[in-house]
Amino acid sequence: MEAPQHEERRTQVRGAKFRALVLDATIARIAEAGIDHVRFADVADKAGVHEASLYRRWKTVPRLLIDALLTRTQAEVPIPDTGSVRRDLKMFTTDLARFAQTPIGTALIRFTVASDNAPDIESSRREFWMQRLSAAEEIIERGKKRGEVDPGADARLVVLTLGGLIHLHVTHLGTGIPTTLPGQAVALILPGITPS
Amino acid sequence: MEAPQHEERRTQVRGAKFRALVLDATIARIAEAGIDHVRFADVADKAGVHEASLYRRWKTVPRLLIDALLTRTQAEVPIPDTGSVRRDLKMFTTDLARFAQTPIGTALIRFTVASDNAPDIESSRREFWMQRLSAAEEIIERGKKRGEVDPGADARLVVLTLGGLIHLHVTHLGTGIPTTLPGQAVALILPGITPS
DNA sequence: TCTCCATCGCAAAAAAACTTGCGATATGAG
DNA sequence: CTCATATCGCAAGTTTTTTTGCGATGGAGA
Repeated sequence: MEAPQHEERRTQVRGAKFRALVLDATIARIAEAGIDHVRFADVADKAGVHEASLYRRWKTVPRLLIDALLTRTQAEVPIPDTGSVRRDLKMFTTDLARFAQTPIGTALIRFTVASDNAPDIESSRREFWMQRLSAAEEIIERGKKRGEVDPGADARLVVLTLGGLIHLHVTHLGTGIPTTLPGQAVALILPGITPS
Repeated sequence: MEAPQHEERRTQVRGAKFRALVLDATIARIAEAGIDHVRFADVADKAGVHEASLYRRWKTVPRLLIDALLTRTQAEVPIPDTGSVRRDLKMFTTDLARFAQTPIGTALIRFTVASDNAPDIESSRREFWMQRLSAAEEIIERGKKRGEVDPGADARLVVLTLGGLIHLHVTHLGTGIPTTLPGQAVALILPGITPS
């Protein structure tokens, strides 16, 4: 029932190829078992690699997870630019919702929340999200230039509000995010940032 | 360096008293070491109780945590009723922010997000939050009756939005929540639910 | 008060997680 | 192409976590 899920390999693999192999196996393991059930032993088996090598290279499971998630999650949520703040925000929220509901997206959200004392992991997570949030703030900034948005509006607050909503839905409601939610959320917030 | 932190007890304790002792020790342990560093061994020592008893009664650490957090966290965030939706929402958000920043509040938020496959835990967590959120929706409903809020406004959406914002702040920004945030957040949302 | 029994402490043992020494081999530098 | 070296597989060992059998006891009910 737990047959090795890798093809037999005669030669030893190491370096970049080794890393890629392990990272892919990690992502696959996250997707199939959930981020809380990823163990070095499983990943090693799936990657056709030895467990001890994982201990040596990544030292701890959280380190492996953050490495895999961050390097395998580039630009999953694009920043739209349609010329309309409403459309942009709705698209952004919709894309975010879709990604948040994939196994990897859920894992990323859950993992980002899980506290961990290792400072390097903590900073990696923070940098990751700050980067994403700052990118999304661009939607608001463009709206300001077009006169669609009140210049005094807090771009970060808007992004955090929408992001937090999706976040809560995924983590607490568990059930799927209604397709109408992004539109409703944007409609709720938009009047608060339109020029008076 | 790790001296037993409990008073010596000659007699054996069990039943409700045993449970209370362990739950208190668990809360104390969460507060002092963070929810990720709570182990049966520590809690048992602090409670002056045997580790194996914890394994038998709660089986896993997450079960103990959810039990302790839920039974020791009653009505930490009151639902205000000042006659003004703006004031009510602001007070609610402020109280939520304050609680969210206590060690127990943070633990509760973080833990609620952490995935766990045990179905009973999952449902406990969901029920807990749904109960809190539903209570907060009352603020909006009262506003509708007073004509302050558009009857078509989605009370749950409002609550989820504010809650999600605080949630995100605690989990991602790590740093303290600015005292101005609750007011800003309410100001952002209010125009979206006022009668047109 | 007395008895019964579920619950607890204790200790031993099983399982899981993590570490380490050593020989082998990719891989990159010269 | 050849060599030096860091990285990997392997297996044995160590530590931490979880389980279990058994005797003891507190507490509920007769």
